Amino acid sequence: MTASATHTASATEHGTSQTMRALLRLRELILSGEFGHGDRMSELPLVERLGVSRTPVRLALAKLEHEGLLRALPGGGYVVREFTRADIEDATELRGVLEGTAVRFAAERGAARRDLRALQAVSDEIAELVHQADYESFARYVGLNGRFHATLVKMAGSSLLQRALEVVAAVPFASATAFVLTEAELPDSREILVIAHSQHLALIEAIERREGARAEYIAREHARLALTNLELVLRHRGVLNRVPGYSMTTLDPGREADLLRR
Amino acid sequence: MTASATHTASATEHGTSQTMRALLRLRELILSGEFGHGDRMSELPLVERLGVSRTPVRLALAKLEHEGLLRALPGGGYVVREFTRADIEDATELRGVLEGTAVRFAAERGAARRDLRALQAVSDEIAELVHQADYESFARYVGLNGRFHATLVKMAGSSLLQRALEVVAAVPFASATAFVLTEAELPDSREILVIAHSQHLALIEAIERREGARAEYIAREHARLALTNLELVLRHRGVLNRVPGYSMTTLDPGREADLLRR
DNA sequence: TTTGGCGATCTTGCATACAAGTTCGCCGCC
DNA sequence: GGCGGCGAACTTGTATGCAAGATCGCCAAA
Repeated sequence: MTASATHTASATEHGTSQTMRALLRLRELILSGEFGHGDRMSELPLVERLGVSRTPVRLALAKLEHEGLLRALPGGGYVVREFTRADIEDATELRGVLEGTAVRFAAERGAARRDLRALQAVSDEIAELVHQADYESFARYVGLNGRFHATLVKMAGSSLLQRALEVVAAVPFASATAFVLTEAELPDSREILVIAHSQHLALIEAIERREGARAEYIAREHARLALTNLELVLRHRGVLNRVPGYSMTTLDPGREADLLRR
Repeated sequence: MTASATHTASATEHGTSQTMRALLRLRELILSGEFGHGDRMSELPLVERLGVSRTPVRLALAKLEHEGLLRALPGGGYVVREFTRADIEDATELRGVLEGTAVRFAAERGAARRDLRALQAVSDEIAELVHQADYESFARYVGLNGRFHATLVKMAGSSLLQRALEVVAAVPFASATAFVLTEAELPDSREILVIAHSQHLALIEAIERREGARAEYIAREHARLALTNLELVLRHRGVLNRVPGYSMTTLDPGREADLLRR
């Protein structure tokens, strides 16, 4: 394999480009905890590991820096970024602000009947789940919740807003469904789903009635639910390290100080 | 120059990397109107034009796509992005939302005395300018206004918020000082500066008193001033095409419809 | 023992050769 | 005359060679 063989010799041709493969694999490696924050991402070891040449590796690294998972060193090269608890809290608050703007736009500009029906349909499905507490239900909830939020952003009709939200969502633990699957094993977790669902219902109503300000502030509060989740998970050590991206954070369940900080 | 000479032969070594030079030059070319929206940015012609090889050109193009000035084609390659009036209005509104969040953070979390003094100092300098209407004053205003806003964002203390604002500010005509220099030649332009200055003063006061909500909404309204500017400039054709990034927009002063749209 | 300088090695930046995919135009056929 | 297919030119994706720069450790001198 060390010969000048072109990429036609690659084993499991996945259909995508080398750069895309490198990007997906690298993101997976980073989020799975294969690298810790501060670790240098040297190109040659990655070439060996990923089985592609330096060019796509370099392009993938550059993209991951844009995404915010890597940080560029002054003298060249990249390291895995570190996320403090303050970063996560800021990102969550910011997500609330942006999602709030999305639903305000949707309310002020008027929602398409079709979109509202889609929201209602997802919401109805969620309604049946929140009264169950098995793992399967939590897993389904993650998917439905994702669809709900994606629909909301789409309804805002602003590609720039969507981009801004993607920037914010890159922060580990700041996404809307970051903890849901982890919570499945914790007590009181079902109640959070009940609250979230009630906020979803209120959001739909506010958008229907074109109550922009109300929609905006419900969405903000809705995002803050993730902070409650964070605290809940932090109180029950042992589950935290299974959340993707944990290795990039400085959240240390061993240090009580972390719970009191800020 | 066609020989295998390395980049040591480059004429005016500017101290920066080839990639950085390509990035700066490309952004300048795009914003100056050298390329129109939809124009394909092929690598080889750019190699010729910029005097660097494909590798830094490619990296610069990727960065410009991330910035939002270019759009990636499905089959590879990039084209200059198009910005509609709706894009500009959304970006401006979004800038208001994000700057509003910045000043809310600054107010809620408490501002450092030093930062408040800096704001006051810049504000005092601006106060003297707004009563003059010469070009020199407008030019100085642009710099001072930039410092004022940069300080506000810094005071929020969130690097993610800063990143999100950079994404939004990449949209041509959406930045805080996009039109100021152009306005200098227009009537009524001085009044806008007076209004902007009064909003600056109110912002400082709100942050000092830790009135987060008030600060947030002043900042939103402050951003909307740019929309007034946009309409003012659109009403006076002939100055519009001197604003950087004009060629990327579909703002056509010839079509009255543009003034009435949305 | 500590510190400063020097050298080797590792790492990235850049250029370029080559290959694959895409697009466009032309020619032949219907 | 129109349409379809084929081929050539162009464009991007990928790999790799080379050189400059950074980093780190080691050795010598104070």
